[in-house]
Amino acid sequence: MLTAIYTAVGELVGEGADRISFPVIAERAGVNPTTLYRRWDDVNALLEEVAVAALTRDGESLPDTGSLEHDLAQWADIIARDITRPERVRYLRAMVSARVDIVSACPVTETRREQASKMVRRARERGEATPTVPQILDHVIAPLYYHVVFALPVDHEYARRLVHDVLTMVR
Amino acid sequence: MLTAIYTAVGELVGEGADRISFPVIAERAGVNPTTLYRRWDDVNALLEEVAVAALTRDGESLPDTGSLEHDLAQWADIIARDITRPERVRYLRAMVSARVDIVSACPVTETRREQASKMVRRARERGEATPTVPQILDHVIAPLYYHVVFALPVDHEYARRLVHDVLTMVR
DNA sequence: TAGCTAAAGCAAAGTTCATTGCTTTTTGTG
DNA sequence: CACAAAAAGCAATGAACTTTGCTTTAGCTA
Repeated sequence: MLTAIYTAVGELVGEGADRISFPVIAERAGVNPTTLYRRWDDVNALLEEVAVAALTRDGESLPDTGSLEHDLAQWADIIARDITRPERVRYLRAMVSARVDIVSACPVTETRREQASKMVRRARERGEATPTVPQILDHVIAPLYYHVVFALPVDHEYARRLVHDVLTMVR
Repeated sequence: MLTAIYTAVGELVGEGADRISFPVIAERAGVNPTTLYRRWDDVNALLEEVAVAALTRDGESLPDTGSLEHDLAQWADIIARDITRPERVRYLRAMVSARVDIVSACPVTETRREQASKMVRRARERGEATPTVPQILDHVIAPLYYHVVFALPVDHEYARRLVHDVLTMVR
């Protein structure tokens, strides 16, 4: 039931369907539209629910190359490739247009913060000088996501440049 | 005519109207819905047009303090205060959800790029070492907008920190 | 199992949206 | 001024969305 609905939403978002409404989702999921109308306030609410589930599921293993520079480079590249996938873009946009209060406990940012923390901690234990975790979030993560949601180009070179920049902040 | 439409959209967005459709906008503007349907492809297109007009209208005079550090600090602060206003946030969100196609360049970013270019040029003419314009966009503008659209906190201190960070990139 | 409760389905009705052909008004120019 | 082109209004039509009351099914407990 709920799985079928999530799957339907995922498929529609993935296909880039121009029209994602309760009736459309319901038909795809093989359920009655009324069910959706009764459970969620509007389409965005459902969309965001699915988006959070999809965006926080980190199948990615965190890089551990032995140097923060390479860790960050690989990590930024993984993220860049991930969030530029069409369905990820749509999910991110859905999250943005969704309600403010729910997003504020932004699970996506939290995941990134934890990952950055882990890499920085390992680097410091190795005796490396590192930028701070907030710096990494502000100067690597933020520009990547900013580019995606505002439809600006994101590629390998860009991710690499951001990592290079943040590493110059090490004092 | 066109002014009335823009005004109507502005009011609706400002009020946080849950339902912004052509018929609704038309009624508010005192025009016929057909006019809207014929002129714009869909509501998002109109919404983005108004958003761009509102977001790029720079009544702000560009800081010119005699040092890039202070110019950037004031500039970042002006932007931070501006884009955290509720109606600005709504416009930004509207732009994000409207921007489905990767084709067009983001006018908001363009404005910021021009402003950054001007400040950097002046600084270089004074003989100051400066970060690059893309660096300023990536490490000051991007984090600010990212925080706004993902409902993360933005304040004076944050803007100041970003400017400080980007200035450490000067080689 | 019987019975109670919550969830899902069904169907009908109302509302809003979106499209289209045609008429009217405005605008700009010879 | 007059006329042609563009823009806006009007009205009718169909489609899609939303809501609602009621029925049916599923799940759970005594």
